[in-house]
Amino acid sequence: MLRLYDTATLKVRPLELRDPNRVSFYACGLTVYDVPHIGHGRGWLVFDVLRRYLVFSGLAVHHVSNVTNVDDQIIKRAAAEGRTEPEVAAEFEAAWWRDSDALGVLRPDDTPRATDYVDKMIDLVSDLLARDVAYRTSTGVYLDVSRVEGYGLLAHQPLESLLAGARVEVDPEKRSPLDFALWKRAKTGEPTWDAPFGAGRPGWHTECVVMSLDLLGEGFDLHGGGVDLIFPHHENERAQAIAEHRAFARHWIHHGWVMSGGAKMSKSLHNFVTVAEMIERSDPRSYRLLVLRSQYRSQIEVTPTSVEDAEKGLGRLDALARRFELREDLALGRSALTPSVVAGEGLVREEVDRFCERMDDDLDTPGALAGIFDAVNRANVMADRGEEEEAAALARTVVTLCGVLGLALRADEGADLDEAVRRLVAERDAARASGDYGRSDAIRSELAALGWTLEDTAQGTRLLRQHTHGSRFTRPPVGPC
RNA sequence: GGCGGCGUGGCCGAGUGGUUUAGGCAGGGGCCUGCAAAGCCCCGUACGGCGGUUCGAUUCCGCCCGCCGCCUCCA
Repeated sequence: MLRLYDTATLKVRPLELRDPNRVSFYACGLTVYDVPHIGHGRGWLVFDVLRRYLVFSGLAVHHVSNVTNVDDQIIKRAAAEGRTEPEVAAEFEAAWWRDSDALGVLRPDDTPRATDYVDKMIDLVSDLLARDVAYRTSTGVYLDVSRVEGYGLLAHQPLESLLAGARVEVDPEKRSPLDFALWKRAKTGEPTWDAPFGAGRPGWHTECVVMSLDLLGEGFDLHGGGVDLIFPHHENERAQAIAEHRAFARHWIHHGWVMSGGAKMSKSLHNFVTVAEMIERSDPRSYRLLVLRSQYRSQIEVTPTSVEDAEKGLGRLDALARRFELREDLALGRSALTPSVVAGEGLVREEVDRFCERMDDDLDTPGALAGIFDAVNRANVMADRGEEEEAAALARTVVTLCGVLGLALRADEGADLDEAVRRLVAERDAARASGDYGRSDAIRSELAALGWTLEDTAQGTRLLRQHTHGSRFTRPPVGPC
């Protein structure tokens, strides 16, 4: 059974499910006011792998991720560009799906938009007012955090020390600087909704409580996001649920930052690389491999070198698929993640067990990958020795386990071979057969210029598309642009 | 000020109280190959500093140094 670090207890503990066969998982999504950067990408990849692994373990997963499409930043951008808020939101929501698709991330089962839940949010705010845990001021409705049992659970700080460190600007109408807006009173020119407590728009922390409980129900299993969301966002979501006496997430998962030049990647520091830039410069699978080479809770530094490193590693995996010509297995590996392999015996069984053991330990993807690379080596050794069957079984296992990690290996590029390339290969084969190596090498250079690498093997000539252009990752992801 | 985390061989990155080791990349040597590519074999002997516990610590404890994050919108 999967054991995960739980932010609420600061310990790795078994993921105890509400329903033993089904995982309900809510991951905070994006505020759609700009294009996603590779920090967002890391979050998608981490949760994508979590999800694929749960499915591989035989569990059904209900994955929800929200779209925050009403927010200060969106309003600001729309105003600056003379567009409407829905236009801005739609543009960047589309960018989200485009980029996450390109990274091979499975889409969530539900992607609720905040604006579709305003009525339910109004109900919640009304109820919190009725319970007297919220109060009105001239600027909106606030939750009185002093009325919430155990506020500070996720921050791991008592109310007093949170107050001591608070850097929030002082609002004399608020009872405490920590009280947060459930509802922001309407300002001219901003999107507003009518409500019994005054026209306005919802505060950010309210949408996620409402949507998670609505779609996943009380006491859902797992709630996650980046570490920055622990406080105040998740703390405040939880506060509202507690104030309502409704059971909230059973387990909390948070992933670490992507760093750049030793600092957290962020819009304000201008040290970010967008997902689009990343996948334009290198095989999108490289970034996935790069991310998985570190444990999800640690900070990772992304540099041109680390990207190249990952590209090389990926090349090694693809080479295995090529050597064993596992095209059909590859196709299978993408869709059928469940345990046909698990039923295997001997070597295969050991390999899968080792993989699962590591993944069960708080998603130790670096360890799981070490096992995979080790299997790559052993498969090659066996094949060199002529133990074809065992070698192939192991290689297939590698392909399947990579599939669980969302890494679709490639045996070749047969599909995009055009006629000219085919002819050059045939011509070169003929030249080699007749011992005309000068001609043969000239053709190889020609193909290289077209982006193809050749492998002469006993089974014939293999072509390999060059995906490695880490060197083109030239803009240092450091410092102001 | 409070809280959380980190410091491992050229780089990235796991792990562990003591026999033999993560793994990847890079580098050197060799095998294979017409030459390559892919693959294989061999080579580095590392755990921030100072103390302590211990027969023995990189791994446990304390202190120190350095780094990062959160406490504000943020993945």
